[in-house]
Amino acid sequence: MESGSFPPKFWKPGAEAPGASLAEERTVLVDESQSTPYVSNSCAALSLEKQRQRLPVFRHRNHILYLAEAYQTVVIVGETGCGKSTQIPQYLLEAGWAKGNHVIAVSQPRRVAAVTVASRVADERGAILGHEVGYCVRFDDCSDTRNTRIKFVTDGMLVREMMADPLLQRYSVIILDEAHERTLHTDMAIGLLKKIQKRRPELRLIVASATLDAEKFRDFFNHNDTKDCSKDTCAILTVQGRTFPVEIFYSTSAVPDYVVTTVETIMKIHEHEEEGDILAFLTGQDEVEEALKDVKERARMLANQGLKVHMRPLPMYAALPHREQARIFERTPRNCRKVVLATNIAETSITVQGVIYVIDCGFVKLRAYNPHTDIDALLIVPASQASAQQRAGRAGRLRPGKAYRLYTEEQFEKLPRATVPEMQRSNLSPVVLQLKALGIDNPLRFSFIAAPPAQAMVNALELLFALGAIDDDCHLTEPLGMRMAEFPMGPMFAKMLLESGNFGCSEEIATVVAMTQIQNVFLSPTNQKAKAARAKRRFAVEEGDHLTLLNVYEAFMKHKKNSQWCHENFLNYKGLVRAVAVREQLVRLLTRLEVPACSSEGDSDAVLRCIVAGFFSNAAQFHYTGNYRTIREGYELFIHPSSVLYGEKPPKWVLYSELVQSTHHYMRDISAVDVTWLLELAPHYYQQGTERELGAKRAKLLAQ
DNA sequence: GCCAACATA
Repeated sequence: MESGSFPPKFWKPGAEAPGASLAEERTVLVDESQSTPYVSNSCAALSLEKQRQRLPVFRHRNHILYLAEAYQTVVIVGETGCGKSTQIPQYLLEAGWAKGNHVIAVSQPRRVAAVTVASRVADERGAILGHEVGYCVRFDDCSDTRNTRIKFVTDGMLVREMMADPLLQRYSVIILDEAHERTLHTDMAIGLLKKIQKRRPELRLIVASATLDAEKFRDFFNHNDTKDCSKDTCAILTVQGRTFPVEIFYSTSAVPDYVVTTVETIMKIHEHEEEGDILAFLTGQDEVEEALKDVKERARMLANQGLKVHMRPLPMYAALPHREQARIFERTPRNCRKVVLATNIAETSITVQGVIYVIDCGFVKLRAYNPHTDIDALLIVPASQASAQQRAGRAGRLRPGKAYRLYTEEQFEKLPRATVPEMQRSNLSPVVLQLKALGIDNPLRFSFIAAPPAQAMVNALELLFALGAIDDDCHLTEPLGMRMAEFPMGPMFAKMLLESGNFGCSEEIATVVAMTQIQNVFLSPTNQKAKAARAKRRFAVEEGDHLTLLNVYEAFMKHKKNSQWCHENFLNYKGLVRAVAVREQLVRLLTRLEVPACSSEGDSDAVLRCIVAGFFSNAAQFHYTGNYRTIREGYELFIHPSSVLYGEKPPKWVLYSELVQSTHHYMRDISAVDVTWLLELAPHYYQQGTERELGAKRAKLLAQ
């Protein structure tokens, strides 16, 4: 079928042909970090050296090396597929940047990317992973202090490393890959690296970013205060990608219900377009399941009518059991079209092979922190232009593709150019604690590339003060505050862990904390919801979710970490394995910080009291209206339906470790507590704080 | 009756 003839009425192609001024938007590549080492058979026949030379970035090799000599910072706009992530570190190595025991670091937002790119580079160099080329991510250090010259790390790990080596002396070059994603850790690293550059002018920084942010990064890292460009310390270089064009189709009118239209568009493509898999972006699990059900139904009808080409609709989202996630990677028979209905997980984290058609609903579900209420919300908001471009690019991997946007071109023009950086929509208490530990005494004056709301900073300082991590003068306390910063989790969890020795239950608390770090412990497959709920109830205890999680962990260990047992009990096996690793790490840390290893031997009050010691500020009281109220502000809170306390006799007082606003303010991970514990364990928080005193405290924090 | 996606010696 000819391009542009689909479907005659509903869609119109964009005004300009691909390759014109909008080429940048129309021609997008897949994320190279996700690509398999050997792209096609014809490539496999080539020597590794030839393959390397064929990459678009190769033409810029000398220029890149020149810029790295001449400028402290180089911003590389590397379109996906140009080979930047794998090649630039090697160019630098070959040019001698790793001499004298120096290391070239490449930092990625995601673990998988760090590991896969590292192994690709090791392959290219004929090296064993972990020797000359290695990686270091949480729970998995595959590097060698003496021999590793190129080290791939996650952004979080890079920030962590600064705690031990504040000037990152081991490194001669740091490459921040995918910097345009603007994760919390990337933004922290950006600000911290700017500070390091002042002390270490010889350190080189390479920021790999999308077009949109290049100038922002350049201006941020340019230490030249004069108008004389020859004194610039930062330069931009653009490297074209290698890709197939993706033709964009916009809706001709506003779409009232994008789930319905997604289904219709899938069916139209399936009936009228040539073979090729479809990837549709929706915002959440519910939408994916709803659309999936409709697509399946309509596919059955078509099959009954005798349509020869079959369809295999598949869901994809993070909470999906691993076995079902894996189905999107299975090959389909020749006359069968794969249709993947996915959340944003398919935008960066997972690449579905063989996608030719992309459907973009134009929305995304984001976490947004409200600094005025101090509450996180999960909101469905319009996606950004950058996000739309990334989604469309998912169609251009195999051959020229098509992207159907379920919004008009006018609507597209009005979308924000980029997603708001995570730093500006997060609770900052972990960030502030970590910055303090890294010697940033006044986080309000930290050189953020995008400053967060001042109120968010104030809230963070207030919480840290209430937990005893900072003192009246906003200085990190010794040893408590410093120790809290060592934990790879939020300050409330850290406080709870550090107190656990005093409550005689460090064993249990380590388990509870590890378990709360796992998402989707309990699985609930769409067709076995009731069965899954019954399985969950077998672990539930009246004390609430924290002790229920403790039960699950102990049962998992009792059954020798058996995956079949998890499957039978609707438990997330991979998550539990991760909980074991998290717990081991926490126990090591507790030992180092001399918190005694001890068990409360089944005394649940000890564990609950210890939870109060960390989470006292997250308390809520049952209200006669049938839900809960926060103590200070009186917000109306609800028990999340995933809690074991949901639908049970409501305890008078509860503590929660997470509060998320969606259709209501929902508390998740809840425990029943005794109100006297609150007064006893957090008197400074519950007995002294009149509104006036608190206001004064706030003002003092703001003045810092 | 609800569950974007990542990440931390």
